[in-house]
Amino acid sequence: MEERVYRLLMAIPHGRVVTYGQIAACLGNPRLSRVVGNILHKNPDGDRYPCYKVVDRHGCLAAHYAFGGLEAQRARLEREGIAVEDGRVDLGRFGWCPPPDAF
DNA sequence: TAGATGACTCACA
DNA sequence: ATGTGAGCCATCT
Repeated sequence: MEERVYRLLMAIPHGRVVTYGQIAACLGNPRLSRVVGNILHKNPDGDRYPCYKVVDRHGCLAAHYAFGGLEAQRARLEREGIAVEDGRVDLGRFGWCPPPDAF
């Protein structure tokens, strides 16, 4: 399970973000959104996976981001060309729909 | 093995 | 629009 999340993270296209719900849905159960958050929180390899590309369903950046805070997350997102406004991103433009049957 | 936890989400006032 | 309360379920203790 955990591994599937990580693989999905690495499959996120450059310059795109995904929501917890989408990851959860891709895993087979939309209600796993919370679990997804848990896994990222306990992520042992913070610099290894693009966990900063994961936002909640409103596009809000993780409030409890563990690596450098919102600033660091925002910086990484913008570095990929993702506009971060008021602590959030425009899911309509930068959101990514994961392949439903992948992973 | 059982209980607690939470980077979520939804419904309702 | 904002705040509160309740489900959800893989991990961690």
